[in-house]
Amino acid sequence: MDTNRTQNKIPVIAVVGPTASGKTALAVSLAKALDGEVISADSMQIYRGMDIATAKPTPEEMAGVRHHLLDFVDPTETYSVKQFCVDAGRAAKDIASRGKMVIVAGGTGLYVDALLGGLRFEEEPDHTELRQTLLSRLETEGREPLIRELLLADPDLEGKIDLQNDRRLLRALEVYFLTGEKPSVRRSRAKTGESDYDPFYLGLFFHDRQALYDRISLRVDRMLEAGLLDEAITFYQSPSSATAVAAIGYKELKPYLDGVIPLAATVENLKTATRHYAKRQLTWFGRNPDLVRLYVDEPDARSLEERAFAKAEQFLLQRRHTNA
RNA sequence: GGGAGAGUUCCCGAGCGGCCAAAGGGGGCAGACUGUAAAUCUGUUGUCGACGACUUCAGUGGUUCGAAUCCACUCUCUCCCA
Repeated sequence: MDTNRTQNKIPVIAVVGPTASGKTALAVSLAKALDGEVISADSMQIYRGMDIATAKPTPEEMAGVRHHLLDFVDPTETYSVKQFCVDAGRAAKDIASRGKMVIVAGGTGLYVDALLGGLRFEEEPDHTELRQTLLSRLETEGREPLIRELLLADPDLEGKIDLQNDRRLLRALEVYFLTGEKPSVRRSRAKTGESDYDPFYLGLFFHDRQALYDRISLRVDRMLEAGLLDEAITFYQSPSSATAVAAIGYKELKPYLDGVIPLAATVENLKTATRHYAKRQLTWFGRNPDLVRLYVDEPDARSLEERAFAKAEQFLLQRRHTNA
């Protein structure tokens, strides 16, 4: 048993899964039972004012459990994985230092995995200006010249990134121009595999996809009842960052607010967009070999929390021993 | 009652004699994912004992070597005149 390996690491229970699967409630239950605090790993719940659309946990839902990384960024500001790792790392160490259990809960797979799976982000110059330049180059020159340029500078990148994906293409060029280093080299250096955490991944899944989709539909209806339209109107009254505008919930409603499409149709679009998102999350979390699946729609008399504990039992026992 | 037009694969929508199981989009399904990740991208989507076969383009019957595409009639829908 490699106790040495886990000894210095902070044990973390990660509650992941698609949107509307019940991560928030489960994380709170676990936190209460284990004397823990929750770190939200959600790229949108970080934003202030974006409450209904992001299904940000309410004070009632948090039930006295302390949550971190919620509601602390202004929608005019951009955010990134790198920033998340810094912020979440700080919170985790703070929680652990006070002898509490760290519970990471969220649907942003990249954030969770970057933090717990150990991706190291090195310092690099600001990219905003260069990104603009590259973006306009893409528009005027098209993708091909940029691909050629990138592969000329870094032939090893071929096959490593999706060159059809403009985001990835531009990012790679950005890294190259910003640091003067081959993106492929940087990438391999970032993937250390080493992290400060000893995670137990608990993934919420569904036997029946439709059950998830029904929950999504219901949740969207509730959001509308709770005043999503007003929140969207407010959102569009002031400028917001490139990351904040990506949130599902406002942009789908925009055509209705602009009077272009009837409400019912935009609501359907919103539900569809949410389903697509949920599917991507399922794909992302599903490939994690260390993840333990917890089926929300499992026919089981025990509550979700009870089953979660059963799954986490060994991990929790182990943790108790290492702490003793 | 008269006139004009339309019915295409889950949906929208191209096709208008062979290169059509049928463009494109949507949806579904699957996948990718290293500083925008609730974003972005990829594959797949009639059936089958599948490099071939079989059944599709409202229905029926024709024309033709050959039809989703042409003709006739039938049904349904839209619009215009009554």
